[in-house]
Amino acid sequence: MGTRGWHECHSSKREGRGEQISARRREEAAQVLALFQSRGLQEKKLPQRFSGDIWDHARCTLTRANMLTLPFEESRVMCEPRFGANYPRESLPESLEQGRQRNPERSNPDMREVEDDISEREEEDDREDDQDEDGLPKKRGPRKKKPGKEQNDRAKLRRQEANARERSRMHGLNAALESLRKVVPCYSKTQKLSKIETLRLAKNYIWALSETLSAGKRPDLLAFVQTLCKGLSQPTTNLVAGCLQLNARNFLTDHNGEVMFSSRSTYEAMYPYPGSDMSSPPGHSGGGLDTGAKPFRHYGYSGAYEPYFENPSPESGSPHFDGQMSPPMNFNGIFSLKHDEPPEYGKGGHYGVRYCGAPGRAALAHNSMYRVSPEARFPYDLHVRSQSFQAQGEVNGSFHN
DNA sequence: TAGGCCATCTGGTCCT
DNA sequence: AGGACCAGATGGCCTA
Repeated sequence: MGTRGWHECHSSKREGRGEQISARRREEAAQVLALFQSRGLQEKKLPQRFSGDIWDHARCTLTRANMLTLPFEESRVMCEPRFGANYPRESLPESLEQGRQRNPERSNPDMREVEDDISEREEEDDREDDQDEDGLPKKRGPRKKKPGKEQNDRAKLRRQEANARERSRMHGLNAALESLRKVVPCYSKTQKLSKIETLRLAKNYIWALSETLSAGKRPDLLAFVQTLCKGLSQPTTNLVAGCLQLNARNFLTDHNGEVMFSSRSTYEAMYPYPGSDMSSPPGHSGGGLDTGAKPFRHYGYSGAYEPYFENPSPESGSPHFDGQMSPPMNFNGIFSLKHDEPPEYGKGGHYGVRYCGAPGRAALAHNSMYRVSPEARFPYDLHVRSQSFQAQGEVNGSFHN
């Protein structure tokens, strides 16, 4: 780890010997501070790995001086982020020792040299600081014991446990992401969407479904897919288009990666948003996931039109829900996540764009109500259910399958 | 070979 | 004190 040596070198402990710093050393620290400032260098810009006598000298001296012994006002400059105050103030030899244990073959010879130098001076200071100006032994508080082998082993063990927990946590996160991959309209076991693309596509999907629900009309399929692909990378756009058996040439991608269509967005035409960009999912001004996205509109469930789609992925065949996760629903303008619905919830419901040639297409052909305009020449049908939902629960159900 | 993506390790911070 | 969460660093793998 690149910054480790730097961090370790700059972690010093307030307790123990650090309290007694000689005036000479404090003065030395002030000189180094001045040196930094005279060079117009800020601690933030200090190189993580540096060599050279100036830096080594400064670094060692600052460490030895223990910034906390300075009045706060003076030491503030050193206590900015990543430079002292926010770091655990372990004594230098301890941290160095731990660092060596973690990384026995530290490659940076400069750092090793400096550390050795520091150690030598540390010993020297121990001797020097044993006596005060009158040569009398100084009174000291209880000296912090160096960690023994047992403590080091314990620290190691705890670190390993923390690593295992972190691994497990990340695995859980990845599992959740995998679940998400399976419910967005493009799922392939062979060509997985990247994490970021999965999140983007999911966001677009939610947005598109919300728009469909709020509009209470049949969605324009092309615009629906366009919305899905907003902000996605070109490869992912191609992948989604491929999953939907679309020809990616139907899309024009501008230099920002935004998916454009050659004519006015029919989606926009269908769902005019007064004062807002209907065709853009929130957070696409910059082409990525943005945290400052405009909030979802409050939609009222119209009840007049309830499209429900079937999983479009040719590979998956049918929507793959693991029964734990559910797409967000929009009831009376409130988005909610339902996690505990039974797997058979909404049995028989379909959502998604039915892939032509996929099993079951013929079965649904009879109730195919929506066909893409010939100009799009999409080889699939978008199926909508003929009957209206009777209750919100039914709406929910259709999305849960 | 550069760049993207990912897993893992690690230390810091916050919370219980 | 310990766990969860987070972000930086690093190295491996893959692909254009």
